[in-house]
Amino acid sequence: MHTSGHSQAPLPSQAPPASKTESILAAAKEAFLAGGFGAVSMDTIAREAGVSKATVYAHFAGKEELFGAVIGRECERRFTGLSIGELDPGDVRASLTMLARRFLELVLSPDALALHRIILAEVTRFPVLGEVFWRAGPERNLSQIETFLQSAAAAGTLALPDTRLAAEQFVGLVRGETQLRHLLRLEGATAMPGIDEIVAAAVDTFIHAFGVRALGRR
Amino acid sequence: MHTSGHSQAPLPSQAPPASKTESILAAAKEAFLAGGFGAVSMDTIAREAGVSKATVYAHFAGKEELFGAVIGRECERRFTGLSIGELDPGDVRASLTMLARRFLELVLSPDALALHRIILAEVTRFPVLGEVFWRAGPERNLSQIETFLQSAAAAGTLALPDTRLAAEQFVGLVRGETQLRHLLRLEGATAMPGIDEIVAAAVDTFIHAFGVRALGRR
DNA sequence: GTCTATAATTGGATAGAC
DNA sequence: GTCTATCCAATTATAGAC
Repeated sequence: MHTSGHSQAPLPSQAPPASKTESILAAAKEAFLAGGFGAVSMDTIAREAGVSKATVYAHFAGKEELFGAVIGRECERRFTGLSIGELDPGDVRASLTMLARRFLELVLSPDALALHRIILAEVTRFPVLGEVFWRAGPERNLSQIETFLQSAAAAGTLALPDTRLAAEQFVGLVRGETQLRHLLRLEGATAMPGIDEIVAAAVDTFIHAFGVRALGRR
Repeated sequence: MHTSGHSQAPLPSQAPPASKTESILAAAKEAFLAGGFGAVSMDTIAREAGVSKATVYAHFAGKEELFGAVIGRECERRFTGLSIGELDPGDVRASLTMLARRFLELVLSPDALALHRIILAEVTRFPVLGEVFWRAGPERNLSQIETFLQSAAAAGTLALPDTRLAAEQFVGLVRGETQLRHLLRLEGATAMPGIDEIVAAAVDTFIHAFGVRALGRR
């Protein structure tokens, strides 16, 4: 049942020769995101990572530190590589549609839903998680949307008295109760209204409210 | 330290002579809403309720049943006694303001935030909670809003192609990221923008998007 | 660093007296 | 129905060999 007894043969049979730390973090991520903090044991994590429990404690001081490392990592990994340079302030509808679609696809992804659930669940015990998540996700998203709205306002294609407020309203308009239905795992939540329809309707409403005359009609 | 040794003297010293069942449910509610399912022990609940652990098990089959009873009870207790008969389809702004204000005050209340957190946390382990919560809260709220929107559309004060969709957009518009900031317990979340400002802005945007000509300007 | 084996504590649930 | 005292399983964390 053992792989070697004479030397540390680095034979990469099939599993990637990732470091033990990476194996532990990967196993912990999957377990925590699936079951939360309390429902997961260090034994499970060690077994899934293919190491002994003592090894886990050699890399992380305890369960709480491991949990914090996993969550902080996931928060950072979420909103990376998302640039908005390709947006055209002249084509408001296309730009808003892209922003809305990207937002909705992100928050409805299984990993994001699981992360959302677990952070809300543990923010009382680990208050720092709230700040970490907010800064890594919603705050960055709002900033990007507001940046576009400012350029559109400057270009005269949108009439916005308060771009920060408008960005929040846009996010809320797109989200509606869709994210909540998915967070609650309601049956048929994935089939109810398609992402395309929700996005199109939200963009339409936003443009009706803030678009200049020429854009108000589609 | 004991109250009696010779007979069950029913002296109501100070604590209300509520039934043991009520004491247990009250203690369990406070503990579960504060710490979630995993972080609370039956010992704690029994101690806070002022009874022995065996008594808890005499009233509830186990921890999971007690948890389900507490959560189901809270879900039902939330949206009771809320009628919308006093809304005037002719005064759209006043009616929407009242609906929005009621919604926001409800979802930002400490109990509602705690309930929201714990249900999302445990919906994976107890899938029925998602359905129970949705039906008791968001679904009823959407229905009430849609009912008003239909009357307003019939009165010709709002131009709505899809009242159900419009109701969802209205809820999202009011919520924005405010509820999330409170769920994450971000410092200063309570002071950021006041409820009145958020409500007024959301109603304004909604009327700009869907109001008939005479109502479009404020 | 990594493993096996184990210590030490906690927590869900129950037995039996009253 | 209620209590005290206890059982038993699971869990976090560590000791000691290699």
